[in-house]
Amino acid sequence: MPKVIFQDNTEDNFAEGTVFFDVFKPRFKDALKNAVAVKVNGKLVDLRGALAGYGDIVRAELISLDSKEGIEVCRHSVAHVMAEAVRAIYPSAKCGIGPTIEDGFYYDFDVEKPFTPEDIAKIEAKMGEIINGGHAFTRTAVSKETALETFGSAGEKYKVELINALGDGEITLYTQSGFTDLCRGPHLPSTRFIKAYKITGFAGAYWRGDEKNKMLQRIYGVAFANKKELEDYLHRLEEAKRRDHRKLGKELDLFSTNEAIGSGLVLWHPAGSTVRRVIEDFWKKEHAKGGYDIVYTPHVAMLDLWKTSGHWDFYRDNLYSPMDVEGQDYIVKPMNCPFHIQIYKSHLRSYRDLPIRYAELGTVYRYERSGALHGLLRVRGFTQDDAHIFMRPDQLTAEIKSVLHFTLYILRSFGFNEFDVYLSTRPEKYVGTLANWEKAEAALKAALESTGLKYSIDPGEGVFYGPKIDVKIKDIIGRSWQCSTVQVDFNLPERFDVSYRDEHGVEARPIMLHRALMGSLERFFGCLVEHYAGAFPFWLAPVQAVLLTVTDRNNAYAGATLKKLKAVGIRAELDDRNEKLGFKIREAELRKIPYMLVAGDKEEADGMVSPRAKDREVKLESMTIEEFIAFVSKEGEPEGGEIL
RNA sequence: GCCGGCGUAGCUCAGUGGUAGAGCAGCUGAUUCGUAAUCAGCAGGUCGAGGGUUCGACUCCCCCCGCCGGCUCCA
Repeated sequence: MPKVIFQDNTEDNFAEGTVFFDVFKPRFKDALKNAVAVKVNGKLVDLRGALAGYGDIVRAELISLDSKEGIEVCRHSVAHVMAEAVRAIYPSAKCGIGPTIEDGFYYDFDVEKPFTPEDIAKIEAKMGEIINGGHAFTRTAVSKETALETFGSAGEKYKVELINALGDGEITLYTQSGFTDLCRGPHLPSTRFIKAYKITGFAGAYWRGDEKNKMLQRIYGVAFANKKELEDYLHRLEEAKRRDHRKLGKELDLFSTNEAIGSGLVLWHPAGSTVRRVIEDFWKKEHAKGGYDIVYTPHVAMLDLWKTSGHWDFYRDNLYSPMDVEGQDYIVKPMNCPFHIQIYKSHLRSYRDLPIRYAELGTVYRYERSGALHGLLRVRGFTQDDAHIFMRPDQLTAEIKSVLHFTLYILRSFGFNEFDVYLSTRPEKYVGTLANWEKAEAALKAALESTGLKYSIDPGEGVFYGPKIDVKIKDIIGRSWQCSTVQVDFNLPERFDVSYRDEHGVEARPIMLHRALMGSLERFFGCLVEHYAGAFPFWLAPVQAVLLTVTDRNNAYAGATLKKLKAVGIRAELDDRNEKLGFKIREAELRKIPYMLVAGDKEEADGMVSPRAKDREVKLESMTIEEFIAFVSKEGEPEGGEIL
């Protein structure tokens, strides 16, 4: 008789055949009402599973629907219901896989015709019917042979492929209302635990994620423990839509793309350009302080340069075709590194010169497949805030550390405070020596440790030429965007035969570091727009303050005041149109201008302005323009914190 | 690139084979106004491009371009 230790540390003995539901019943009658699974010795199993097979001492914990694990069980079960619904409507559909993902699940189907929005509505309705039926999910264990036979005879070729990939031993199947699917489980006791779900989308998806395979039809859905959470989720989606940089970019007249120009090529309008200029000025100032030399390099170069660098071989699919210049092939640059290397090589370098840090806001062009393009976040022409650091091996650790701290300082200056950090280690195919890889990985790791940030390791995800750190920034609603990257490179110094003279006068090979802090200005700007929902902080705002006259009697006074603002470098405008004040305020609010300065008869008489902060986030009394300038002066610079 | 959807005025969107519509923005005029929309009038369109079907195409078909949601990719 196994002994069961419950989550509250009480314990009791039960016969082996007892199912968990009955094990919990005497002590956890109320909790059982909302329980969807059991965690047995750390593993999730069905509530209707038996106690047998878990040893003499069994730790058992009820998993409720509203727990993280509980809702995952639910999502998986909804996926099965979806598969049942699809099969009920399209009997010839073949099922692929139906896993849970963040907030929901998807299921892939091989159907004769791709789904239409009408099909999806039908499927969702059918799911409702099934769920209302209150069907139990029942588990059966069969031999691999039986499973292959069952799915094989039903023509479920994808399931057969999945079963063949499984190890030997028994295969588990789950059935609800007559529909059986291959599944590890566990599942809900019954469909009546499905309280809130919604189909959120559908699209083609390659079988097993390989574009050589057939494209199946994928349906996405979400499920939550209750209606409220589903509504919250849908509300979050709305919020994300409201912040979409493509929508805001148009509304705030920040940037555009244009059919006549081509996909993925960005036009920066004056307002967006102003923000970019502020970013660039800040970037240049900080880099000068940080020991970087800022350089400029050409947009095209001879093809041979890219053959030497290896880009032509490795990334040819993403490079634009060569152009003929007096019989020589040139290509538009996909990278800045070869140019920086040539600058380095323009002199003989001494060990005393190192590290040498070349930074450039370098515009590069890469061919991205049309389907990959996305607003400013994925484009074909973009400006990297690139830098290449040439150093001695003994400088590696300190240099990586300083780069990483610099990165965090810059990102924090723009209001990003939460990051997801990844260390990508040696992939299967790599260049350079094992010893160098280990050294570089250790150096990256040490730098990460020194920041105190949490990070995860992506084993084997490094680039072929070296390990890297990627920093993804998290925006205000928790979505993360890859921007910063710090990469060690063992490849290019070899390929270009980069060298320096060491203290013995002997030729030595420097180590090279690539790094981008914002990644691309386009992407970073897109992230900023979404992060601030278009309401840039004062130091970044395209227009920082707008003067609003009440009547045209005030025009001269407001005009003189505008001059004072401009004289101290505040980006200010004057709205002296013959419109009502409320109208002007509304317009300034929609343009998300940080400060409105009302100049009416009263202010004019007192030599003041009446400031109104956007969204009235702070209440402000009338003040002189000099007082206002002093008031905003502290907002003129970003808050960056310390560079360590 | 692949699967699906979409493309009508500067913007947001109506318009299912028979003379292209609204609101906002724009222009003109009136209004001189106090913290998120003053009123009136006017103008604005090769309905994404090209081809086809038809007496007739914004509408149906083909092809191309662009955008959106995914898949794949992202040095």
